[in-house]
Amino acid sequence: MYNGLYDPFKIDFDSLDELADRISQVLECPVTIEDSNHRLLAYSTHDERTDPARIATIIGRRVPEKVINQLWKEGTIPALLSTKDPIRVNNMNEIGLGHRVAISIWKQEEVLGFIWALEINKTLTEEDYLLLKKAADSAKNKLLQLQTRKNKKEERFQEFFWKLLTGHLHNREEIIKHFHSLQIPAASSYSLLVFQFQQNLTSKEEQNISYLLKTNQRLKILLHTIDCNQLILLVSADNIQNTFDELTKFVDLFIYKMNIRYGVTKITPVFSRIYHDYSNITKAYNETLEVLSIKNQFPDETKNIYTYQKLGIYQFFHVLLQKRKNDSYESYTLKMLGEYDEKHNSNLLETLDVFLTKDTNINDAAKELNVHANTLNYRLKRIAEIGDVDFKDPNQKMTLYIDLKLQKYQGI
Amino acid sequence: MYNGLYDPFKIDFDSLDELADRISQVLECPVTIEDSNHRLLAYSTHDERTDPARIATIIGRRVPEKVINQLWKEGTIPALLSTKDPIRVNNMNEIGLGHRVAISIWKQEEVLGFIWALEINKTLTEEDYLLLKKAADSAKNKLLQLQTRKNKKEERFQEFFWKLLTGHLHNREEIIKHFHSLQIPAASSYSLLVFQFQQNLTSKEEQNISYLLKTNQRLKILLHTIDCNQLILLVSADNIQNTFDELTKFVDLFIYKMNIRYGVTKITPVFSRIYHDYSNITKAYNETLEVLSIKNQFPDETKNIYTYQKLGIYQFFHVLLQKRKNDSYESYTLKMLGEYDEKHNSNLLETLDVFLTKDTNINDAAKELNVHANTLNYRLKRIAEIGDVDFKDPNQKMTLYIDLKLQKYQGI
DNA sequence: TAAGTGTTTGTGAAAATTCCCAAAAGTCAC
DNA sequence: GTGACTTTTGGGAATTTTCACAAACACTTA
Repeated sequence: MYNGLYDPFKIDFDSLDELADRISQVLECPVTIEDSNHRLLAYSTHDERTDPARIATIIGRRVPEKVINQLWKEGTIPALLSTKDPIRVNNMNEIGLGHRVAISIWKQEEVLGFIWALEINKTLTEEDYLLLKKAADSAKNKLLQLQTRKNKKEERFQEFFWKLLTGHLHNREEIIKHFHSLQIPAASSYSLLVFQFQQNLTSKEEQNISYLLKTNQRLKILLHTIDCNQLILLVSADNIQNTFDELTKFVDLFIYKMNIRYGVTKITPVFSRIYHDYSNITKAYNETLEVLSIKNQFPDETKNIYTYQKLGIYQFFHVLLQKRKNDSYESYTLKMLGEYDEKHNSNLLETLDVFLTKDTNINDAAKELNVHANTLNYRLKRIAEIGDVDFKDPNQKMTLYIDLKLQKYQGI
Repeated sequence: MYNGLYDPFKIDFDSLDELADRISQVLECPVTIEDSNHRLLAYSTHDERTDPARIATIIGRRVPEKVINQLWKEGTIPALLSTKDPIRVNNMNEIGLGHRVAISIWKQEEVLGFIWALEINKTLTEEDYLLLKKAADSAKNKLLQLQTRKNKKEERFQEFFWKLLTGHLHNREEIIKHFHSLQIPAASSYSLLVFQFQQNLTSKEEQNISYLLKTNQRLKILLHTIDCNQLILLVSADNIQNTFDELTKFVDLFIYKMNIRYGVTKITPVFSRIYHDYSNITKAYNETLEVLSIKNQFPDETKNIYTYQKLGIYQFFHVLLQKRKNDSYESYTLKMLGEYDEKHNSNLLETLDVFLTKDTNINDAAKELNVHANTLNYRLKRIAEIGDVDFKDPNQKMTLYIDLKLQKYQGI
């Protein structure tokens, strides 16, 4: 039998597949090796016994997203990321996962990948655990080689993406050629996504993000890069029926996972409309940046808005402010209400704002303001008197709404 | 006794007052002479008997407006303007008018003024009527002299006003000096009014307008002029509490009278805000022209709006259209609804327009559309489905409203 | 301190709106 | 024409909104 000193993996393997077979042979069970993003790197073939999760992984060349999600929720992956010891996972029939043991492959403080051993006929012993640790150590070098190769490719991706974003590549065919040479399937329609974070992203966060993006199977992410506190994605929109909904779901999920898994909050997402021509990518980028800029100015009002189309009235914010300043216009109503508030320590302006924002629904607005509906009614009557407002006139209401929002962010 | 051949007024009078006294002497009753705008020109003094209307006329140096209005309604003035014969007016106690006889003074086909003879103790005979006609003839020359003097003054007014409007006079003190030299009381605050007519104004219409303005006693009109189909007024805003309301009443009344008295309809009125500095008069003029321009583009929507302040959202029309074109933006909702309308011969777009214009009031909108309220409800449900609209979201509603109006006048 | 004004909240009745259902009419493809 | 579908209309119940009134409280001014 093997002991702590003897290492059956201390040979030079030509490929990871060879190592996988060797581990499988030693431990007498099927083995798969994944990279840190749960992409399949190698799997043993000596043994035909397996389970549905493993089949799906091999077929798709990656671990299915629902399996990853489950392993996160249930604590396996967090455990693998925090210890160098093997972790046991029990049956999870709902996702087709049989008993297995996993171990992470480390390079200093970084996880490079995972080895999975399925316990089909046999339950691994403490001794097997030791062997697994040695196997992981042995896999390390092969993974490092892969990673440096990947990093070089990554650099070329980055350069290409930034050339696209900044409009340094005009010619359509040239762009397509670039896609091909980087072996990215050039989608015929795409959207640009930007996530704005609170602070500039650390390399640790970059890794986490990269992990989330790689393990995502909802959308095809063609390119991604990071710029200070912004994560920028180029996403394929091909073969998606309801692109808007899909993108919305994706960003919501991304934000949710960043929070749940890594505790990162306050991420502002935006995405462009669907473009078909890659020479428009700068336009798409500017579109997302404009939406971000407006969302930064009206965070509350545009909380649930991710696209330019949905900004509605806030699309006009800049030109409206410009016009108002040119005209040196002052809303009579807001002036009068402001003076009244000042004088009587009241808050008619806020009342009006909430009332209009709540679509002139008295109950909703009263709830928001924490007052009785009759109180709100009374205030509205006063507002109508003091500010000479007719709440039956949509033009007046719209103008007030706009002027209120303008005033709010005019720095007055 | 006098006969048809003898003319007691065939003497040279130094002044109209002398003529008035002479008529009074011959007819044995108090006499007043007015110009065509009912401004007092002369009155007899030999006789002290009189009635309240005459006293008021003499004190105010013009016939009170309510008397003029009554004489129009009751037919006296229209009669005087259509015949050269004397007209009898019976007692009208409610306006303090006793029995009297009036005759108009003619120069060819134009009325220059009126002579009024009060029947205090005596009723005028047919013979007296003949004498009155001779008196009117005699007054003609004196009135003509006055008129040419007035015309010259009028020309100086016109020139001054146009210099002001076009910004040829910058210096404030210089402007005030001009006002003084033309003997116009320079008000410390003013508004500029413009009435736009359907067609270019004929000289007959100009006369009518001039008459209406001169007989108006509601507002002090400092200057007025006509430019093609526009009547432009400079109005004093001094000593008026509620200027906006007063100006509104004035324009409504003016339009009403132009219709009732002269059958002129389709007059579009606008007026500027209150300015205090006469060097801003060009600004005021441009303001009115901009309002006119927008009113011409949105006649229905701005039917009851006369000022820039009240234009509300329509103030932004131009910049919004510009922005939409720059963005080459297309509203998803309007596009979908338009396609549906096209395909199914329906009118969801119109439905939506009316619904939003009627402040999302189902009953009002249904009435306007001549459909049952439930029909409208059904259509709104369809609109929400087809166009992906949430009628609880004020931002969406405002954006739709704006895009609808923009589309309407974009020539699409 | 008292009177007066402005504000908030509760109550309940009147008015309106929303909503559901069913019938009828119109439209379209086959 | 037939059948499936959409659209319009009406009735009436359920629900919500509106409105008037009263009591209580805060704040100001004489």
